[in-house]
Amino acid sequence: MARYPKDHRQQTRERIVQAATEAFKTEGIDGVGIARVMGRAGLTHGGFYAHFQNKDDLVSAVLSGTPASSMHARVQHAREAGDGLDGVARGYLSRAHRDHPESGCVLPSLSGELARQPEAVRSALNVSLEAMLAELAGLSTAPDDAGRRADALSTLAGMVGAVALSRAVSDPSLSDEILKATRDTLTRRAAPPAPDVP
Amino acid sequence: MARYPKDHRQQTRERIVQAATEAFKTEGIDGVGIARVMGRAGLTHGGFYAHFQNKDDLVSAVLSGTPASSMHARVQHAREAGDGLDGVARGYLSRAHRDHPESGCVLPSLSGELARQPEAVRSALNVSLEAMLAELAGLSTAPDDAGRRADALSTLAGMVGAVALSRAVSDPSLSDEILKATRDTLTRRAAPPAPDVP
DNA sequence: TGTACATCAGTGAACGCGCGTTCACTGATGTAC
DNA sequence: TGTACATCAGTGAACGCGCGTTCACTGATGTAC
Repeated sequence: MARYPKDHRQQTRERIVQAATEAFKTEGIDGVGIARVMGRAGLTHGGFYAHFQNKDDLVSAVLSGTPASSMHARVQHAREAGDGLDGVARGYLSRAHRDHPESGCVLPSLSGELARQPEAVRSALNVSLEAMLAELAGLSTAPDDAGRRADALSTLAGMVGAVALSRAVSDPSLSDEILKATRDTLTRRAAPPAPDVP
Repeated sequence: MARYPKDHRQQTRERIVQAATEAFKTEGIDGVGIARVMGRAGLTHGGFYAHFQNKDDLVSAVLSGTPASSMHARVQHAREAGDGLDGVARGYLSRAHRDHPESGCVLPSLSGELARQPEAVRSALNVSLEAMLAELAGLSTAPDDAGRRADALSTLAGMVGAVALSRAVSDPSLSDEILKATRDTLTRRAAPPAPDVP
């Protein structure tokens, strides 16, 4: 019965999800058709419905997969450098991230569009977002759980807004300025006990 | 030659821009066709090209118009209440704003999509964004121009990210939490000289 | 070993639809003489 | 005053296109006997 290796089907599915994730982040969900996604995965459009119920189902799969793991990578990286939330903010608010949405976080690219998705899609986002927040909260130096969570929430909001705006604007110096101002604010906020001289 | 009052044409144009602004904010630029916009303005689709070169031209007009004036209204309101940037943040990060994108700021709804627009559209955004930043910087209590501008930039980033995320998520309590945590952080940051006891 | 059949991932033609855009037109209002 | 014509905002049929989705199919690989 196994004319293909038994994980072949799942590997194909993952290839499609991966292709969709990159395409959606660069061109938007509405901006990429099933045929384009399948083409990027080395297939033709007809086979899509053997793997997913419909396009919404694919979007849910995209949201369940990468967002949390991409944040995990950033957090890992900051931890290894001995940094806290400020380290994540520096990486997230970099030109490299701004200029490469295809390998970056889904949120700056898609949050606008996600607000208009059906409930099934948005609830996949809830779960991923909670995972991302847990990652970030683990790096916060706030004294209690509530403080760490609030720290994670407001840091994420600042990062997402800054990258989204820095990509929307066409003036490169304004774009850089948005990243820098937010980076400075977030790293000052999260940095080791501020050497404030009163 | 003036079968219509001489500002008739411009009034119609403004009616179209207004209809498009509301529709784009709720359903996205890709999500609303010319026919729908014209329908909301009480016209049929064919007349569109008497007012605009193409859809991009309409998007530019939308960006040139409302964004700055909507921020102006918030700033005005905060000023009247004797508030600073924290007052703007409270209004911007409210449930009312989250739940009514059609009458709110363009940025949380559209920044993702704007990043994929042609240069002509995005440069209209540059101008509007600078106007919004000037409004916000005027409320900052930072000691110098650079500080006020950085304040405006990072405050705007936090507000835009938080509203975008709060709309994307489907869990209402998570959504509220995002707004609250960002509101607390931004109002603490912008509040009168922090009563820090070293 | 050889033949008939089952499985199933992937193919590609076809569907109905809404999109952005074009264009010949309508019809109300003005001007020319 | 009356008729012919110009103006022009708005109409609606038509275009080619890409979309999401369906479905009869192909063809490679396995099993049954």
